[in-house]
Amino acid sequence: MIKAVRGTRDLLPPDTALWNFVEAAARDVFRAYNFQEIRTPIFEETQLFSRSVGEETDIVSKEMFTWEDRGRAQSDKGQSLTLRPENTAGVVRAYVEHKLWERGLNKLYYIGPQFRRERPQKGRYRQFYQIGAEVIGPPTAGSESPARDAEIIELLATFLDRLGIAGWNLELNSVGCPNDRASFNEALRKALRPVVSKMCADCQRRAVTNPLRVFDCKVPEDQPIIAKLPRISQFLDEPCRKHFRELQGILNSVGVPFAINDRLVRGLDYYTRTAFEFTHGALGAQNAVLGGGRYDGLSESLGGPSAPGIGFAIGEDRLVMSLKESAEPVLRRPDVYIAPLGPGMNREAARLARELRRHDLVVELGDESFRLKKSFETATRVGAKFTLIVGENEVKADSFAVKNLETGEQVSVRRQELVARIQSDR
RNA sequence: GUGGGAGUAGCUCAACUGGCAGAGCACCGGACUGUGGCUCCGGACGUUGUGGGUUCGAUUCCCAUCUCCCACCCCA
Repeated sequence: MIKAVRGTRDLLPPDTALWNFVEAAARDVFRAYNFQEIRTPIFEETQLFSRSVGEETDIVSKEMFTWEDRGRAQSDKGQSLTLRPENTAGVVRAYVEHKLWERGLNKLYYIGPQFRRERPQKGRYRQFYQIGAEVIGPPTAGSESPARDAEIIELLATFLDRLGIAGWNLELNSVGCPNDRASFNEALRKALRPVVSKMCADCQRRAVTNPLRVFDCKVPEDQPIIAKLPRISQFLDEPCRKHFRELQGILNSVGVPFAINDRLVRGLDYYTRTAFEFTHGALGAQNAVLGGGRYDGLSESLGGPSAPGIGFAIGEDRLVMSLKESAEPVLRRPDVYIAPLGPGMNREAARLARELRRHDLVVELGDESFRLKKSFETATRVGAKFTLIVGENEVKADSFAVKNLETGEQVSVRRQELVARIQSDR
């Protein structure tokens, strides 16, 4: 048997109703904040990701689905293509390519699948779905302002509250400018040198490859050492400090609760200044339901103009998972089950079904070969509110038996009154 | 990529130390030829994840492999 490949899955009813509910809520919220939708290709040139996300990151170094496309001519070397592992790079590429600043498009959102070749786990799939948004634009448009950061974060709080997701936590940090990060990295390496030999194997490796990640260590014995290490907050220059202070001021003003976590570091190279993460308890080890941050230099590194930006990505799979704890998906049940009874009745039933559906009623249609008992059983099973019997008697009298399956009450309704009658009792 | 657990009917799960693969729910039919839910009776249900091996005989033991779950790594 052919099965869905490792790390991918089918989303089936009734779950798809929940997914649609989440996406509809997201679109509603985006509209209120005047974001517009963008859809970028599902694969891009590999270079886009290695240059923006970062050559040394786990995503680029070992988690991308990459292949070489065939060249046009036999002799051509094909180009290297990659299924997108995240969507910010694609959006910024489109921003630069189409000069979107000239059209005043600076608030964009997307909903769609992303791909990473990781070991699957609960809440982690190789094809996963993200809902994300980006605010990006020339500095003169205010895109650098902490007001944009605050607006994005407040939007997210609104969205989660609206979905009825209780118990989320917001963690906030600033990772500074590239300069700050460089001097911090230097200081961190220096501080680690004398103590690193006493730390766990993972940390020894991190100290070499990516010192920032030492802060993620969960080994208890290492914690006293980590506590004494320098913090990024000590290395922020004055503009970055001010930016971070102002962001906190606005969040306090609008009443979005947060906690400063000066160990929060984002994995991707392009992040600057604001970094944040919303977590939810019910998700096990993969507790981050969404993350985001600022990327002031990304446009330039992709050959575009200066265009500071901030964005986020919601892990839709994880969001739906935590939503499932509280809400069961609700499918719309059929209003009417039409039971054609006897030879030739399919024709009449089809006409009636068409008529009812035109009036926005949900109709399930049986078959003239079914015995009436079977029709009623089916009507009950699919959850129809009414059964409409279409038999020879009804057609002759032009008046149809309509039975309310919840009350058991049955009446005879003339053809002209069917729609009105069913709509009013629905 | 590393370590651990699990795969048996559509679903949830049984099957002693290696001895005829089962139950509940769901599904189909009948009791009831134009009336559902409740009840009763009957039916179909299977490559025991896959491929090898040991054995008279393997769901059970061994090897390989695939998938899921848990943790690590990392992230949404």
